[in-house]
Amino acid sequence: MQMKSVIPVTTLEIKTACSQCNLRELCLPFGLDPNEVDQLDELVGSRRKIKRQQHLYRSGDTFEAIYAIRAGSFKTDVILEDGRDQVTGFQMTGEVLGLDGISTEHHSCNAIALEDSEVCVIPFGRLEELSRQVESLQHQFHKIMSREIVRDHGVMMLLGSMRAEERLAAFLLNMSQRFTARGFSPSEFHLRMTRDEIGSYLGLKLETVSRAFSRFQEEGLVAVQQKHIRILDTPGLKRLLNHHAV
Amino acid sequence: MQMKSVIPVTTLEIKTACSQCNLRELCLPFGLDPNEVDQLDELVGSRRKIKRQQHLYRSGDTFEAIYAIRAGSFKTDVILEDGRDQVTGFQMTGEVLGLDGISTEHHSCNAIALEDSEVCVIPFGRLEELSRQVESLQHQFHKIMSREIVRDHGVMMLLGSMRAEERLAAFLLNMSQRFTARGFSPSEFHLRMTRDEIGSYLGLKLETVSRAFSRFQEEGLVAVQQKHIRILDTPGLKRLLNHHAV
DNA sequence: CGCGCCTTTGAAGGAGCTCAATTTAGGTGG
DNA sequence: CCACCTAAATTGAGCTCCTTCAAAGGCGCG
Repeated sequence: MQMKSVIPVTTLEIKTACSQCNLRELCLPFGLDPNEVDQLDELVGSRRKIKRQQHLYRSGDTFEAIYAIRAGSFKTDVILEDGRDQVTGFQMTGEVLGLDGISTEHHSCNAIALEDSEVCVIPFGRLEELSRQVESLQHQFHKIMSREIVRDHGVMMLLGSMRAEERLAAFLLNMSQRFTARGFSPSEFHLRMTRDEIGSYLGLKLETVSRAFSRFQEEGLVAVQQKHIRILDTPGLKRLLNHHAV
Repeated sequence: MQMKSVIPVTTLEIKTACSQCNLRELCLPFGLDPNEVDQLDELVGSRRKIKRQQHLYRSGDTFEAIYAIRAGSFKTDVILEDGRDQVTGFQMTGEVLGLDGISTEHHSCNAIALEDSEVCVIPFGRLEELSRQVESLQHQFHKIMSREIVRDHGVMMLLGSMRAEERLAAFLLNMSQRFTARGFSPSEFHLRMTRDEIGSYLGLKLETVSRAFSRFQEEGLVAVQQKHIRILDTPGLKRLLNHHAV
């Protein structure tokens, strides 16, 4: 970051403040008035860059902070003693990582960058302190935790009662929606994760994921070129999900 | 409840207060000092009895309160438009229901009593208010939400990377542990849910669950008589989980 | 340009599902 | 209190979807 030396520190700090962050509608500052956002700014102690494939935290690490993704993306996974692992989620900009650590004061999963990324470090003690003073922050934080629970239920539904192609369709529609919320194209995007990681997340083997992609392509639902995805028939994908009448 | 008419009302109310509740170590009051528990008591507006098979809340209901289970047990499930449903959890005494509703102000799943049950109604607005004043309550509430997230990750692991018998073994060990925490026998208990509900939770068909139970019985791991379970070989069940070397 | 990693595709096998019949338990009313 | 009735559980047989094993092709990076 050579810029750092030529740009005045103040400018740089304003650029990275919550109040100036274009992710604030997706992140912790949502619903706060400008004055409150300034308070939150002070709380966000530091930022941390994580290179691709590196851990933001590991299962077992003592929990000290939660993290808001400023740039890049992550996966979280749980690893069993026998080596099996399960990807529990993919996180994009504006989303919050580390909530799993609150319950035991230790993280219970690994968070790994899928690309070079940057997070805002939010010391948890201070977040609790500030949410005792700022009602809207407290409420937004609770909403974020609750959203995580609802999301997890969706994944359980997916893993527990959908077939392979339905799972992948749901995954693609979910990615599309999240890219859209970030101002990107709903129909064309670049997946940061491998087929193996998608498979782990969806409870499928990588070959099954690959075959499902090929099938979607044959049927004209999507155009797939490795990690580059173009959705050609969104209604078609949605139909795949609900058409499984009992 | 014939006692109700002969015991003075005051006594009865003390009996149902958080401070007198033998579930407080498992529930929201955990970690609070006596004075703080009294404040929580005032917050717990009312109690509600739910008969077997009845809904505590439904998906879509506006969210107003969370619920602590005083007696009985529940399941939560998500239902897709095409009729498929997924049980997302079973809840026992001292556990909290309704956290899914915070994110959108509407519940996103159904909570159904598995037996005649009773819950403490905790109006959420007032809980947020009180947790702004009582640090330990705030922290305990955050831990409870986080625990739910961690639990869900465990279920995702189960659904995504375990085979049928491993899932059932994990389920039985989990039930055993939760019964133990409530002062019941670790090895002998009565399941409140049907094979179909267990199957939905574990991402299996009821026949598969039944067959796995029979298999465990043949192998001397458990004694099964319908819903009554006696665990004969806990280490054996645990071995089933981790012995799946890659 | 070559090497490693990721992806694709094929063929065979198996775990769990579907369909179906039987048994058992629990609740209800005579 | 017993007979009936319905819901839940068990068990069997065949089938399906996904996995496993294997090989080849493609992309990106040093």
